[in-house]
Amino acid sequence: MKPKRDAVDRVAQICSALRRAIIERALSPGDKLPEDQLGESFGVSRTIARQALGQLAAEGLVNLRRNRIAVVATPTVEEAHDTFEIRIALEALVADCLAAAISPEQIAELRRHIADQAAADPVSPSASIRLATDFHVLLAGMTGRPILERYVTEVAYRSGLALSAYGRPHSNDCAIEEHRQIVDALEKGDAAAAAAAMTGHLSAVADRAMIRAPERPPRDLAAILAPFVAG
Amino acid sequence: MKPKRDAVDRVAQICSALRRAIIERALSPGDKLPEDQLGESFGVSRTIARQALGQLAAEGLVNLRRNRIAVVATPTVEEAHDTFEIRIALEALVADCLAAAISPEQIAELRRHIADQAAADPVSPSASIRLATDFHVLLAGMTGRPILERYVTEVAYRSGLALSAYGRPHSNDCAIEEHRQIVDALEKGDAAAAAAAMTGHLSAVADRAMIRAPERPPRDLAAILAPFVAG
DNA sequence: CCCAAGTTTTTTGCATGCACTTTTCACCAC
DNA sequence: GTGGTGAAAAGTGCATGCAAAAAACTTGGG
Repeated sequence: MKPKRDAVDRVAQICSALRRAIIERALSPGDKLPEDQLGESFGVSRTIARQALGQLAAEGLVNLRRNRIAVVATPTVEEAHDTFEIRIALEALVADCLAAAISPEQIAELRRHIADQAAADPVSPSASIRLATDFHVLLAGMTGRPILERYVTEVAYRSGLALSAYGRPHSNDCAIEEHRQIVDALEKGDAAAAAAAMTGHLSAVADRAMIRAPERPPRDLAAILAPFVAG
Repeated sequence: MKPKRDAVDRVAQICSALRRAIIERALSPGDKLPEDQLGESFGVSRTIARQALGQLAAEGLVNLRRNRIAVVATPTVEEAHDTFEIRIALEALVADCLAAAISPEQIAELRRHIADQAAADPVSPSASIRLATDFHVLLAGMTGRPILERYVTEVAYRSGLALSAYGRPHSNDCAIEEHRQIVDALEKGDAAAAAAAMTGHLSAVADRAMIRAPERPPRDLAAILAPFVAG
């Protein structure tokens, strides 16, 4: 049985893996991403790795400079604030859209997701960070509006990177309670309350985070990427 | 002096050229974009053309299917509406941001741009379409917020493609008057009026365009061909 | 020990070649 | 003519090779 190699586009696979690695903070801003190491990790040639880097650069997750090794992007503080403001505008749209049309099944799915998040191991925060981001992506997907979902997803990953650069270690429980409030408002069909809960939540995340400056120990790229290759 | 060969990334150059061609309607939804023809046109290899197509696909301007020739994207009606709603939210942000901080020089630049647009040849609409889009990009750039500028630009090009798919031939003069109103409100520093003018303008553009049914009415081949038979 | 200049190694930028898939077309039976 | 079939053409998917730039390392002088 072939490992259905090219079932999905390999470039897209590498992009997803790297995005996950970035928001889970396995990769930090400034980490180098040499094309051949990337290719080796994922079992592809540099050509493919290079295309993936190009996509991620367009999404703002990677910095490319001519003849230089690609690095995980280091957003400026201004960019971080900008990202959050755009994110608030877009996710307010999501909340507004969903309050009118969300189904009980979707509410149940959201609550299940929040339960998963609450059950995540608080010691190794990577899972809970990912789940927190996925909650927003899940909401965006429920709108059934693919473009909106796309932009919300992109800006959510960008936010994750900004938090990785400027945030404190990630505090989970408060976010969970705020997620619950959003779902509650959606369940009542109260668009204004849902949008308010959403903007309040995102503002709080931004405020809680944007304080500290980071430090970085050196690390081994192949070892970092190993868990993500399978995806 | 060399024609500054690799001054800017060649992939980015090809992307810009194709984006312009698309919003100027030199390329229409469904038009084929074979890699080697593209490469020949721009004097690069397929490798580079391919990367450019990947970028444009990520921006929603091109459709890529495995082993198939790339084509200019054909947005669905839902996508078109979605695009405009997102655009309205983002450009309202722009208006709000600029009303507080715009300089007299910037106002002058905007008025100059509107004058250029008014002077554009109404017979060949490509220039006026491009200038109308550029007005919004120019506004976004004046915020000094690169991420916001990036998303507004992207969504503006997407809108252009949607209009190319569903819009009527492009009516210019009304847009110019609406652009003037936006600048007037910005000059007064009236954020609410500016945002209202902007959302009104974009809604009007969408409404003016999206009236026509996306599906083509069934046509009588003989009737269509009749004028050509005599030839 | 520290630093500068030269040299080797690493890494990117890009074109090209080969395998494979899709499309087109010629051909033939009906 | 019509429809089907197999070969040729066109096109994509991807790895690889080579040139050039950047980074790392060596060496010699102070």
